[in-house]
Amino acid sequence: MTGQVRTVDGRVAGRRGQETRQKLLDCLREMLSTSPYRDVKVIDVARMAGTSPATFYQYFPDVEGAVLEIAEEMAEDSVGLKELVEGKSWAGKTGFATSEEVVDGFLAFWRKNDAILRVVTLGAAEGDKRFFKIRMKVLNSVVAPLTEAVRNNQGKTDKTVDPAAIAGALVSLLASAAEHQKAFTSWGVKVKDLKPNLALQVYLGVAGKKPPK
Amino acid sequence: MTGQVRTVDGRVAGRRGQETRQKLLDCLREMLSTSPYRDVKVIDVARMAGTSPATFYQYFPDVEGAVLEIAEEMAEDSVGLKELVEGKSWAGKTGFATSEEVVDGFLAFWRKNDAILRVVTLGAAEGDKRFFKIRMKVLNSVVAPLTEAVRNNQGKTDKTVDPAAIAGALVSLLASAAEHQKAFTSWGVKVKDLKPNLALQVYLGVAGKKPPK
DNA sequence: AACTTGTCCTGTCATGCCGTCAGCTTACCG
DNA sequence: CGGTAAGCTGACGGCATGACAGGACAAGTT
Repeated sequence: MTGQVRTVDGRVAGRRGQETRQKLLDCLREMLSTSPYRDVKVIDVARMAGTSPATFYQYFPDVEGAVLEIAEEMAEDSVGLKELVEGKSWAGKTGFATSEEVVDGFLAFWRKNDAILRVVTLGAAEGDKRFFKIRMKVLNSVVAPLTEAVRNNQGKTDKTVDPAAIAGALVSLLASAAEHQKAFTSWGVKVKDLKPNLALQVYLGVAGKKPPK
Repeated sequence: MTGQVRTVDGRVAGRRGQETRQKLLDCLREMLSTSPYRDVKVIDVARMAGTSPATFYQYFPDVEGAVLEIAEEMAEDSVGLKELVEGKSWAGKTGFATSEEVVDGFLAFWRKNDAILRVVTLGAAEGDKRFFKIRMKVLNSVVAPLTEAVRNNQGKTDKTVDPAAIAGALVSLLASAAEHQKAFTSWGVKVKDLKPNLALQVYLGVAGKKPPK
């Protein structure tokens, strides 16, 4: 399927090698969530994994290369987010419940992977195609089905709105809110109130009208 | 006012020193917009400025310290964004025009400072208080007056919406759209269509109803 | 013009991380 | 038990960091 795991110099990795490799990835993950990306050093990751820097370079070209690995794994996970939207009803109260579940699921996913997503977001913003692609995969798992939902609801009544633009904007908003939740609390929005408010925005965007009380 | 400019070791900088300092900041700015943040090195900045690394360390503790300087300057600039919203009308067609101007002005500002804002965004997401504060200053210059606008329009008719949450969400969306404009084009949203769509969202959020055709 | 003073810059150095390689150790297999 | 490939690391040259002391420079003083 994905081909064999290979070292930088072309050897195929066996059981033990894969374990080491994985340990390095795990430690890098940990490292990313505790120190600024700029300060993550190969030597620290290696030390934490109880191995030497030379070993790190056997499996990854550099820190960025290893980060991409982690990011790709996460992007693979993200396809599960599709199910938050696909085949769900947007009518009346059920619709609002759908909206709440989308917000909840998306925020939870982002929170769980916040460290790696920060780096992906940075890389994408800096114009790195590999990171951009990964970020799109994550966002698309929600944007794609959500675009359909918009098209099937308010989209057909109002020709002036672009379903893709609406869906994209909503998911961008969710991503931003997840990454910078503290900003909202600093604006006086209670943590408990954030999700309902986001859910409201999503419902409004999809259904084109206020939810039933 | 802001006190005298001082070197790291406490000397006050004179005319020549300030020039060198400024040149270093300019080169750092340039550097940030051409290479990934992680790869920006003191030695490169110094070389570009036609001076030595030691000189850089006379004026800044490290790269981050210099970046903060640039960011603070930009945050100072950002207060001008207030005028995009303050005292503007949100009624009917004029209201939609206001909305368009907000979007336009905000995107232009972000675009102009995108390199430094990327780093600020990263720092804030990583939990660095200094970057967080700077980011809030920039966003607040729009969020604060926009919150008022929301309160004065749809806020008074519908008690369930939190004006701060709406305004914060809208500005978060604008920031996200500015930083990742390419994502929208990849969703099939034409560059020309992005601004009108964002303006629509802003108008909807503030006025609570669709704009007049 | 020589001197003084304080600013400004850089050569140099110790330290530490990067990235590579040769070579040693370990595991597996016939 | 010997061969073979995988796995790991010590060691090394190279480069960035960050500190310091001393030299260059500008501007005023005598």
